[in-house]
Amino acid sequence: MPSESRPPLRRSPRQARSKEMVERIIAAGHLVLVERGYDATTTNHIAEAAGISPGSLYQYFPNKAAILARVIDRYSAELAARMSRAFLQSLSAPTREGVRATVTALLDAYEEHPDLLRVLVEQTPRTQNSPRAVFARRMDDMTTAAIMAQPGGAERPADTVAWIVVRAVEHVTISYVLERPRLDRETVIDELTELITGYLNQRRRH
Amino acid sequence: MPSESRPPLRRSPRQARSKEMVERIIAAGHLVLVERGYDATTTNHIAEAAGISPGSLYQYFPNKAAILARVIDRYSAELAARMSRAFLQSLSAPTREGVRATVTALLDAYEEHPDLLRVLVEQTPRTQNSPRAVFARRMDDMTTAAIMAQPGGAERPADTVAWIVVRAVEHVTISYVLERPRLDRETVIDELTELITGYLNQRRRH
Amino acid sequence: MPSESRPPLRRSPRQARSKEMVERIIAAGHLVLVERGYDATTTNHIAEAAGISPGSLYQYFPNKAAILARVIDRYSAELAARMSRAFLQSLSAPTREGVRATVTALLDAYEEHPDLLRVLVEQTPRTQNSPRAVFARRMDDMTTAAIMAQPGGAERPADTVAWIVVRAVEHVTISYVLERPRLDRETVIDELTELITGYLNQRRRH
Amino acid sequence: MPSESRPPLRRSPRQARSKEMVERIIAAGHLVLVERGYDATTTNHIAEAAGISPGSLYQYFPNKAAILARVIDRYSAELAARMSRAFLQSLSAPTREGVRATVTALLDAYEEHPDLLRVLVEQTPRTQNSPRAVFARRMDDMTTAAIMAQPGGAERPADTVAWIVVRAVEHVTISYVLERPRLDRETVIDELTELITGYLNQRRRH
DNA sequence: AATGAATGAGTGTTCATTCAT
DNA sequence: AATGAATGAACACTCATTCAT
Repeated sequence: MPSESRPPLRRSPRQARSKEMVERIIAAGHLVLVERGYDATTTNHIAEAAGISPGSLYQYFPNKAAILARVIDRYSAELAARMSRAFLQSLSAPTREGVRATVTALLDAYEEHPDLLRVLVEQTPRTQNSPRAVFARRMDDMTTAAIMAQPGGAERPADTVAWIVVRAVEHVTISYVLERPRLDRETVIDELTELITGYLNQRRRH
Repeated sequence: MPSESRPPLRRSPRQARSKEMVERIIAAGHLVLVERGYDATTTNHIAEAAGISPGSLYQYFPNKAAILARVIDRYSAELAARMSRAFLQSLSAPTREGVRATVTALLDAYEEHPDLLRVLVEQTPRTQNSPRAVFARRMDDMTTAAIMAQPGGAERPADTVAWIVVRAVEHVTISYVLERPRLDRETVIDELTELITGYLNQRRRH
Repeated sequence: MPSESRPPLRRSPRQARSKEMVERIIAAGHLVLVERGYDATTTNHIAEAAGISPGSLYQYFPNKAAILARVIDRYSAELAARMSRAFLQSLSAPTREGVRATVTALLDAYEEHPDLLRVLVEQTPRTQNSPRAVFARRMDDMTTAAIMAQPGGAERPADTVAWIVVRAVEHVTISYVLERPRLDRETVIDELTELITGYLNQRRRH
Repeated sequence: MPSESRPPLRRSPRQARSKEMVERIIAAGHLVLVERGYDATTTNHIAEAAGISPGSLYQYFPNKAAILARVIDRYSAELAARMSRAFLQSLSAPTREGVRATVTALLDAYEEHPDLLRVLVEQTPRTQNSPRAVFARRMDDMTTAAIMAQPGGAERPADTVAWIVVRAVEHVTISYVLERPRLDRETVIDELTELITGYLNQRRRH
């Protein structure tokens, strides 16, 4: 411990410390959440995993739900960021390749943290503004944009088509990651690509 | 039913009473589950909703989990039965009409109890033998059979195709019921029919 | 079932039936008490073991404690009766042989139902009028009489001597039955006989 | 004690507080145990008697049984310590005086907490390693040693003699404390001394 | 007399949250 | 800011007893 107490140099270090603490708590929450599940996760467990006292938790979060919400939110945000990049990259590719790339990106993203995905899918209520709903809506938007960017994409109500496509792909990929069926990863990607392109082409033919 | 021994005669009303009681508890469990969610549901709440004492619950069920499991199981069983009938009826129709009828049946089934569907989807862990997983597997089987019954259906690995189709349709319909998007019911059915038939036809073309 | 309902011939059969029921309940109580211990014994267990309904228990006993009290009482009474006979028989014998015979009789009596003895000793409060205290007092009386019947027995306060002797012998024999130490039965009897006769003789010498 | 590190300094008061709390809970447990008996003692009663909340109990003890076990264990340990000292002191005295001193010490010890003694004797099962059985075995050992220390003490199997003596004296003294018979304390001590010395002398004469 | 379903107060225990230090 | 002991309402579940049948 150097010179005793340097008077308020700037708030920066304090804020940095605070941010660091929040990070630590979220990381601990992630850990415990994944190991014990939503309900079995207690604030004491989180505090212990974070190496702080239960009381300190409440300096940074108003209650237990807020901690776990942040864990989930952060995960959702990461998923969204990844998918945002993926869409951007695939936008220039022809339909089939673009679809394939996007589906692959989603599968990759989900496979990063299957355990958190499970908690997100199975143990968090999906209200209007739940992270999962928000993520889905962002996917809707990006998919709508991608459809409209394709030649002939605007013929049909792109938002409806996107809504269908997003939910179909979301659940097939999630099921693949969580159910671990006896299917090749490649096969799943192939089939999903078929499913989507078949749908999009057929629509265009109408 | 012969008349020989009184015990059966005696037990009959008793069994009826008992069955009635079990029904009442399941109904109360359903009610509370839907109103408060899985974790906030307490045995005392269920007892109160059933108009009985907490102790009586334990005459019919070994513990809280068993009560809620019965509520969920019964709901899943009903869904499965409905879908079983729907598949049977649509088997004779041409592909597009069959798909449409089945999708409609699934939507109908889900719309019967959206609140229970929400609990089932959002609050029950989806393990290997969870009701939801079991239901999905039954859908897989029925869909596989339906695909193979179509002319040219056996060309491709029907179980893989079925696995994809079931999860895609399952989630789109569930999302429609739970998210209540601004979409016509008819539109959703139309689009889903397109999605599936497009997929099936494209596959056959390969 | 013969002639329908013979009007009150006499109360005898009814009383006999009632007594039989009481017996059955006591026997069931004994069984359960010994198998599960005092606290783990429930009225439902007793009723089941007796082959009757829990409600019927209350036709014959006011509450659970009364049932178990009767089980214990009956056992104590049996012990007392055995010891009464033993004392009578040994009264004519010379001191050493009389003591030995009585000690042996007590050991025999305790070894008849070691499980009930354990419950009696370890799980029933020993109040002023508990069966165990009552039994001890009867033993006091019989021992006092035996001492006074011996030549020179009246020299000392026989009741005090009896009080000491009874408690010493009671506990050594009970400990032998319940603790099962690595000691010959014969050795225990020999030593107890020594203990008592040594005491009685020494007293007389004073 | 140097000043180098604060943790020990800090922890000291914490540990003291914790120890104090444990003491308070044990004291409360003692109180309630003695007033209500083992089974009627509830954790809530103990908490109330200790002036703390039920939850706090579990910061210091894993469950109810552990609390009461500590009450009993502590009492047994105290008894054992007292008797250990008594034996040591009486070892040098001639037999009669030694016996008398030891018997007196035991009576003193039991009379310190007659109410706890009652619970220990009447409401705790006496299994192989119950506090009471452990105490008895320690008394066996000390008595065996005392016998062998006397001239001519090794002539007979000292452990058998000790086993008999310990149980005889244990129960006579306990009965005196719990039954409160109309006997002088001095008389009981005199008679017990007679009983034991008579036995020991007679043995030696064989 | 007999039943056994129903009762409900009471149990041991947990854990999100608070607050004196 | 940080602590962690303390809180206490709430939980799932039990069982001696009652009473409508």
